[in-house]
Amino acid sequence: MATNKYISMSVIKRLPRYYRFLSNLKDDGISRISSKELSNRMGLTASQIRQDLNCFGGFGQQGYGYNVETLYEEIGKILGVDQGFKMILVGAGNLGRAIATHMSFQSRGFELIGIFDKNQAIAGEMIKNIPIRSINVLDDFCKENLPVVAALCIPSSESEEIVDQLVALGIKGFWNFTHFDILAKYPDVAVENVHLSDSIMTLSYQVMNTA
Amino acid sequence: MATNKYISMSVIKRLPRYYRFLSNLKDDGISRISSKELSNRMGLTASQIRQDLNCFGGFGQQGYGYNVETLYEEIGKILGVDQGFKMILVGAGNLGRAIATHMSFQSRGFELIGIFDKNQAIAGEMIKNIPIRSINVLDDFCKENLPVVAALCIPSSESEEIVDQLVALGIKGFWNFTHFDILAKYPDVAVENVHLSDSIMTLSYQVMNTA
DNA sequence: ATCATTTTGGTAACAATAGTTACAACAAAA
DNA sequence: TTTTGTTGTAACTATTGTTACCAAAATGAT
Repeated sequence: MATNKYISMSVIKRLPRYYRFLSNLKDDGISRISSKELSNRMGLTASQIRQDLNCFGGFGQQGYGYNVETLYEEIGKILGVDQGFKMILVGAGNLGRAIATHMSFQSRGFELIGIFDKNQAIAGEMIKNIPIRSINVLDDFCKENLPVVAALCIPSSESEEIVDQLVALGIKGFWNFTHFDILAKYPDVAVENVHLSDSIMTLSYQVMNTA
Repeated sequence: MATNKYISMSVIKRLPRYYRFLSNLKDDGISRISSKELSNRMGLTASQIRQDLNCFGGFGQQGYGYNVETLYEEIGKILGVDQGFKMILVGAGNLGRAIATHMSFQSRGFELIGIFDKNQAIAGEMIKNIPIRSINVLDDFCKENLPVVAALCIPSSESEEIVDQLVALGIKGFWNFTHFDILAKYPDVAVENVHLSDSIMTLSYQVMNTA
């Protein structure tokens, strides 16, 4: 049990994948699994799995392996799927709407409580039982409802201003779909980037350079 | 000039970001930049920039720096933004539609030539001047038009079957938005994963554990 | 023009991080 | 018991990133 030490981002990034595989194992009615068997299924080394899990405590048992249900729940706790962080979404264009409707926020630790767009014409439209609000009421809404996290699906040009505004309103994390890089300007704000354009360009490189 | 040596994925993943910053510099009318100045703007070390760029050749000049326009074009070539790889999109739900309408495929090295969905009811609908086709005609379409890359926006449960089918049809790369992990089953097929659920869970962890 | 000075990229040596191999300790099964 | 299976962890290796330095080019003074 070594909960206080620093955990590298490499480890954190692997946790959701473990969580996913454990969920599948559960669905398949498998109640125990060894690091070796899991490593076969996931395509990585058994040792890495053991080392990753040991960052958070000894969840396994020698000669037995890991209890699927327990491990699933433990990783869920580590990732905070039970936190229900209040989230707002800014930008209700194609991508914003898709994110709002497509994602299962609740099972990932979030609760979507508001959607905002600068386009007055679409204000009032409902997405997943949440009305699109004008960006003009963002301030008031945040002061009243205290969201913790914001998903950004707006053009890059508007990003910096909105980020400043939201940080001032107490936002502690961004799910950033814009091209804008939220830099170390705000050291105690978490940022998770989803740069789709970067991703597709990486694919292009890979296609060119794969045997 | 060392073009033949292996380039690590860490370097490749940074290239689109360089490309983005260089594009901004160009727009701002800046024609030359030193690794030091660029490192300031990007929040990384000057040395890393020089080392990264040197993987592909000596684009800079001592005492001068890098020519923005030239470097932009060179990185573009490395990433293959001029390749125009034929791409199809499978799954025209919320996410698939958003990807199709939101992304600028052309400027990233791709050309979207077909959209497919298993739902017969939406067949014929147009997205970006491309008709949604039934998944039943996927085989014929691919044999005739020879797409190279496929974007997957379908449920995980259907992924494995579709992947097998597409690989058999000659697809060399996947832009994978599903939960399904395309494993090393096909070693000469490139895969770029966009696991949105994994991403949002990572954010949850970060929000909990950021000072 | 020329020469010293400053700037800067390229590269090698070094350091830090991440991942693998190896094994002792323990639990389960026979 | 003894044997087998499996974890947790230490030692080792590989990869990635940083520091340090040299040579080339630009700049500025004479």
